[in-house]
Amino acid sequence: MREFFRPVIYNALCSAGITTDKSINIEQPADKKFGDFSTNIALLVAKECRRNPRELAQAIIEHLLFPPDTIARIEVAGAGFINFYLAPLFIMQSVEKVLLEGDEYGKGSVGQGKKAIVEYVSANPTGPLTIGRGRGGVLGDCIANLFETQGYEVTREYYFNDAGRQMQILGESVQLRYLECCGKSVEFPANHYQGEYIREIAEEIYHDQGTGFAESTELLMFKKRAEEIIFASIRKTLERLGIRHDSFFNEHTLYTPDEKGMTANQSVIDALREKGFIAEYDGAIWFMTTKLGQEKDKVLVKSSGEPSYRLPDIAYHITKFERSFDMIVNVFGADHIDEYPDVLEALKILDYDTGRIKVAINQFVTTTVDGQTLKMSTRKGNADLLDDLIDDVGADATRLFFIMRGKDSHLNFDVELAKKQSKDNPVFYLQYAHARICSLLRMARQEIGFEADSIQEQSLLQQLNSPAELQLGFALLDYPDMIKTSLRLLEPQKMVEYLHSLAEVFHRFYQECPILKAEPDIARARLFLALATRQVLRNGFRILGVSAPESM
RNA sequence: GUGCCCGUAGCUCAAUGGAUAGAGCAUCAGCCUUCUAAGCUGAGGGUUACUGGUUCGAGUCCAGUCGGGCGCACCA
Repeated sequence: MREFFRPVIYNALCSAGITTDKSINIEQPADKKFGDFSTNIALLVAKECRRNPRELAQAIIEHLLFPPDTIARIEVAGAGFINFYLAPLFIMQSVEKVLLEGDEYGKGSVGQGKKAIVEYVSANPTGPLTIGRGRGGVLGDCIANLFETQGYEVTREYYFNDAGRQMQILGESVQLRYLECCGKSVEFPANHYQGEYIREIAEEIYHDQGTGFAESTELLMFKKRAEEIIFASIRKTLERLGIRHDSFFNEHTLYTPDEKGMTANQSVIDALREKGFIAEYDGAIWFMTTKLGQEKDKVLVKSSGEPSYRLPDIAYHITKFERSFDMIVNVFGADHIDEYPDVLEALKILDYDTGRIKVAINQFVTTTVDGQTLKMSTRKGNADLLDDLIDDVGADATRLFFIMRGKDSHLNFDVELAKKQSKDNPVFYLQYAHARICSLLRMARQEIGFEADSIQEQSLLQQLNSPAELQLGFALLDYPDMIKTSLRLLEPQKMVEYLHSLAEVFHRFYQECPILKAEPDIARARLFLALATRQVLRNGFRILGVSAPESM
């Protein structure tokens, strides 16, 4: 809708002889008495034109040329705002468009022919997914969905590492528990994985193998087995939330030589060396971030000869460029906040276009049960598990709660609230609106023989003009802009808020406007309005990955 | 100590630099012989942590102060 205004205003500026490099800003006033849309362009250019803003606004208005029957009223208000009021007919014609486009309504084409990669979850297979990971998972999934709505070809990627020290400790942890199963007494170090799941894996191995490995120092079998079991459990948990990845990228491939005997990691070092950003001292290889104003250099290759995580991370991102993605999105938790600036710096030095990279960082989650807050903890056995949460509140509530706050805010997950089957629970509020419409449509078919697909009758919508009807129509027309905003900010929360307000406006319409009892043409028109509302709810739910129940 | 995030109604949170800072919950008062009351209407509730600055205009941007969270390894 905003794109509807911009060219018209731009042309008016030209006609009025105003030249500016300021971008034309279209906003929705918080208060409807200031119009459906407004622009502050007169205020912005007043200074450089040395003219009074209101007078300038008046001059612009005189040159505005909108298509007929679209704008009902234009006025200058306040300090120099130009306010636009949409024509009721235009709003209702937009509702027809919703019905016409159906599942496609709200989609855009800026991403047509472009490739995007969204990397999210990326947990190493050292344990079951925690609640904190869940937030990033849902966030990433929704962001990927948003990109798809704009025509991007999206790859959902999971980056993981099954080598490294943590996996070593995992293997040892399982081995020790296994020895316990074999009846040996062992000392279990505090820095090993304490979780109950380790014991379960050990028991499984004991069940299959008996005491066959009791005397062996062989660690690989324990590691492999643990990895398999844990990865399967992670994928199962994600599946429960409707999260699936197209691609699993194993960090290990970056250590594997190509046909010329070169590893991706080594190429990064060579390239950085050529740019003069590599130093060698203390037996290690360093990325000279001190040249970039940082306090310390960063280790790329440890004195043991193993790369630190930073090096493969850079190499990994280079593969994203080499795989020719136009848009590169990384989703991760606040605990990795210090990680990506170095990667970006390195990529910049190597002349990659880091403008394509977007990073979405989500803050942590605390869960509250009965008003008590349980803090998420890391490697201890008491980490709260995503699976338990899903068991407790269901997949829909889990998904929606994770994204109903801004990603920069700490999330307070009220488990009691998420379980409630009442209006306090935002999940039910949204889904109820959908179910209510479904029920209404069922009733309409029965009582007055309403058929949803009788397209020739949809123009009946144009006779609707009460405030509640227009408010609902306007909300529907606003949907495509909401998707764009949500995507631009990488913030699915905007969609949640929008859908909540749409549900609210619908409930008001439902309350104020009798439908089945209205005279036949009005009844049909209102049913089409309800039908369009259901369509937008569905489209929005699909982006958020929340189900749309037919009845509740 | 330092980097990043946050501080808005009693609680949980909104507000692309715009007009009188908004929702939900909770509290109080109304609306079901009528399409799902899992709903709707209304009321009360605020020095946007604090102090300065930038400008036509600041909750929003900048500087500083105070509070909370997360990082700050030759772990990932």
